[in-house]
Amino acid sequence: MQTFDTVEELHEFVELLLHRIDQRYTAGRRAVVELLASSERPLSISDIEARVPEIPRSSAYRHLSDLQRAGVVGRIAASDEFARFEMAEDFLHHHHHLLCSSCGQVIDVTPTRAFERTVARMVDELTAEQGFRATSHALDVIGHCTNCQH
Amino acid sequence: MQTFDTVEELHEFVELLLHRIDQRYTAGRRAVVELLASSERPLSISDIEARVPEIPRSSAYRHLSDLQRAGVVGRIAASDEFARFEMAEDFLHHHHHLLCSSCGQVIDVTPTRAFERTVARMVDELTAEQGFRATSHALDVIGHCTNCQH
DNA sequence: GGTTGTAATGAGACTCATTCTCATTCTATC
DNA sequence: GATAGAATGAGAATGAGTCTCATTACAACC
Repeated sequence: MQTFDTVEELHEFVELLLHRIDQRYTAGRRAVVELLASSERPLSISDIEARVPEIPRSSAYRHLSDLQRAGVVGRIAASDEFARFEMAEDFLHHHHHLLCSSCGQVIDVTPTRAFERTVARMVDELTAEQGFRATSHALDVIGHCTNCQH
Repeated sequence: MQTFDTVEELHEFVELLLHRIDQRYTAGRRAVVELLASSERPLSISDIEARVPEIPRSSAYRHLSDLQRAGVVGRIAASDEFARFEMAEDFLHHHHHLLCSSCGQVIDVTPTRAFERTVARMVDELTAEQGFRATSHALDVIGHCTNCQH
């Protein structure tokens, strides 16, 4: 995992990752990265549009998919119909998601070290006999967030 | 979890669940249930269309969503853009998914009892401090299936 | 075994998140 | 600052999934 003391260090690393796939780090992409990096939770396209209205929808989608190709951003399928975007795990603590099935909100939760050791062991156990080669895992908890427990 | 000695017992239980939400168990719905119940893995709409071509797309979607409302069928978001459908957990052993990021295939894996006890404990741990009320969880392992490890 | 009210179905139109196109604008490099 | 290639914006196109509505099946009653 990467940690950054300043926003500039973050941008430098993003730029490196983009350069690796022959992409420039332009103002629009910067704006998207800055928004995602400063957000507590994964954002949908309309979240992004609301907070950075000067970026058109089609560009936002393209930026997100370029950043995803570069390994800067990750896309997650929530329980509603909208995709959410967040910084890739290299930029964040490894974490899991709580999906609210009432409002669609996605909440990040960071597991303890011990927790993750257990998950890793369990993933091995699950994949071993299938000859499946795991690259990552996602533990999603579905339920109702505080606001949605009437 | 329910277990069924005969297909008829399965159909009876499905019928009960549909009746609870004032729905009939018609031939089209039966065909969808029979297909899903006999499938090793979650199916996409095009899988379903390929195997039961006499059911039109719009009806298949409606059957699936009615069956989902009744608690007979579950919908899962795979790593590609297509939703997959499988029998709800009441009809299957509780299980998790291996998602192949090359071909999109979804493989079911059944965890051991001990495994699930651990997951349950971990889910509690994750949700406790958020005031989140968990109703279910999904542990997805992303990677490459045997066929896709060039 | 006909009638009648209601639910389910099929065909196709529609929606809307996402992707594509292409003309224009930016940017790196000389 | 000229040039070539890359990035962008606006809007068109795509396509999974949903909705509509006319038709068909079904259950309950006579």
